[in-house]
Amino acid sequence: MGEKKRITIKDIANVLKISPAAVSKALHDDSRISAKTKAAVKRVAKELNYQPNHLASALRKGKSNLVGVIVPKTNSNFFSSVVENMESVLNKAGYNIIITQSNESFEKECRNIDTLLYTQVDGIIASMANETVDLSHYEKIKSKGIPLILFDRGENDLNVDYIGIDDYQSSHMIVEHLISKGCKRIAHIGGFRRTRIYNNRIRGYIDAIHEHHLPQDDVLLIESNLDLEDGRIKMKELLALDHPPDAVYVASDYAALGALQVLNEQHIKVPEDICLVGFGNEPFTSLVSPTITTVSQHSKQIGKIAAETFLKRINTKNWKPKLDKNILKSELIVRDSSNRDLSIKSS
Amino acid sequence: MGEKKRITIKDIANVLKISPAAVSKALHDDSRISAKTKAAVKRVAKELNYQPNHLASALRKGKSNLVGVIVPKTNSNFFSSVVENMESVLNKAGYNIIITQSNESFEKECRNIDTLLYTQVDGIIASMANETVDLSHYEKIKSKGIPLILFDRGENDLNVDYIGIDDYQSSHMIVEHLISKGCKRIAHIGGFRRTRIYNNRIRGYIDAIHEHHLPQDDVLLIESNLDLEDGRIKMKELLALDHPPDAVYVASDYAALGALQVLNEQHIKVPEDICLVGFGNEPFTSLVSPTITTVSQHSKQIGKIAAETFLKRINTKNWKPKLDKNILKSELIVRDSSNRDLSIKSS
DNA sequence: TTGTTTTGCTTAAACGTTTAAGCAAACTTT
DNA sequence: AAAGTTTGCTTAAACGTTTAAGCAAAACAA
Repeated sequence: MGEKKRITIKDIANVLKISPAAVSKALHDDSRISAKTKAAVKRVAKELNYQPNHLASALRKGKSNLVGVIVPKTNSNFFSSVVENMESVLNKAGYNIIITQSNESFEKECRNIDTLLYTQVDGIIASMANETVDLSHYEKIKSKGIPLILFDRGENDLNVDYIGIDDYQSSHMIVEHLISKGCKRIAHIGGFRRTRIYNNRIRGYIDAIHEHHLPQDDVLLIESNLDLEDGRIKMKELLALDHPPDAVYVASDYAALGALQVLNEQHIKVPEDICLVGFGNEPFTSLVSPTITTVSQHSKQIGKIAAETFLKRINTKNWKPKLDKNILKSELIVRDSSNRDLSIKSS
Repeated sequence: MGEKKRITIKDIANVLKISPAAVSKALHDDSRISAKTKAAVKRVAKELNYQPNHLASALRKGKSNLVGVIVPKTNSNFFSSVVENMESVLNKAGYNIIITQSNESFEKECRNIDTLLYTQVDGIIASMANETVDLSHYEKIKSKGIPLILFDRGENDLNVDYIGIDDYQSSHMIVEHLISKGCKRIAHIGGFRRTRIYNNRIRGYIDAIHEHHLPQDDVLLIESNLDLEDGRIKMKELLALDHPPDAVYVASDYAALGALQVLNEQHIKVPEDICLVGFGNEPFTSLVSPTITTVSQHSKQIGKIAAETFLKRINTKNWKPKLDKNILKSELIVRDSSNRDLSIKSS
């Protein structure tokens, strides 16, 4: 039971009375090895239950075939779906992934990057924590010369490949949807402006309001950390206004759910009295009552494209400075919370 | 911009005109290196921005300081919380984790194990896919001589450390809770008996029913795959009975939510007409209306203990065959769906 | 003084692969 | 038959680290 001896290519070589180099080449189907020897090597390898030592080959070849992934939270449908699709593309190309989570903490994100670099990953695919403003640790990755690809939460200052949805356009689309449903006073519970994606959503909201000649009222535009509890708080603020809105567009499904709870508790009819739209297409949006209109971020696409971009970078030796900025179109998923029948509009 | 030369201990050695071995020892605070040399080495290491090559040291030392983790789905609150706590314990001990997901597929689980072994992980912490019945690939881990720790979804046949909650006792507790609320005809939408944890929940249900001298009616015990849709289907079956139940205990929150949707749609009052209890304490159970009574599985504890068990195994050279079977007590979280006021019981 | 211990380093081998270079034998061409 | 090419392997070095063993010099003991 004690020491299980590792089987190495040397052991295979000894059995067949050939050199370890020949074994290595046979296992890699080198053209300079005879078919007979290849067959013999593979047979013995199987017999001895040989498992290649990844560390040794990675060390020798100077690449680990590992890709580091950093997400704010695995526990979100969006990110877990992104990762799943990333993984399937990368696995097919012979890469494995190491997933780390930053928990939206800048500190943790820095440590994750150090960990990944230390583990000698061949590249990093990341979505930035909300807290992150200092980009020096990301520069560290670039200075190492390994590919860095950002998705969803990116930064334009950092000159790297990026995959995400068009937040500006999504926001614009949501506002137009609400206008089409007869809403005239549309509020936005948004994220903090310093985060690029939330800033874009705010801009999309404002521009759409202007384009359709609706009055822009500053009290209708609120910044929030977008968690469920804050959604509740901000919704209550909106309801306490002298002139409350007839539609609320919330930049995250979680906060939208909080808002919906408040509306339900106060017996305000959704969508008849107030229309509600969330963002992200979290599964629960189709489970609550009424179901919440939201925006799908194409997590599968994002994961797939991020992985493919990494592979492209790795496989093109001449590091072209031209960057991939992949902006996907999002999809509006209309559900009950905004699906107002125009003929029986109340008040 | 082209080739960034890697800094190695040799470079540091050259600068200081000492041997690489001395540098290595200095960096590890070996007692046989003078304080002066140590300081100089560390200074130069910082100046050159030296990053140790993990692959090389792992190869030489025969350990990678990586722990493989296999979960059915990262996208569940339970598993992501387990992993988060596991990670924090392991990071402190100098280990990093590689997360893989089986998506409940036996196939994928096998490939995950191969991947992890190939990556030379020092141990594997896993929760088995529902599909898994053949355990030979887990035996492969054991035969490699590296620690294997199972959590939540384990198997008694496999002689390994295990951390989970006491499903039997949890089930028992739920039934007693429902009885205390005046329920007399308690149904159970359970998982498949071949999965150990679901079998235990079924046993706990049956035994509690018997102990309290309630009639055990076979039509009230249903096996299900426990997803939301099947929860709906099974709930409808129960409602179609000649003599429907006055309480339903569902072995998963997702299926419980499906059941709740059906009850709401059919305007059956919960908890007044039927009490409902789920399992797992998924976040949405506190978000829907009415909120769902459920059981918390102590994901934090499980993650922490699993990690600590791994460290114990790694650090005790003399592989003691005595196994850790850590069975935690679960916690009943009583919410509206079962919180019936006994004085105004209907019918 | 001489012998012993401690200190502070060096040398060299090892971890398991990969791969450039080399070389004999077999085959092909002229 | 001589020269060249191809085939099929071997040798040896390398990847960057760790570590056992060795050895001078310094410090200490008698």
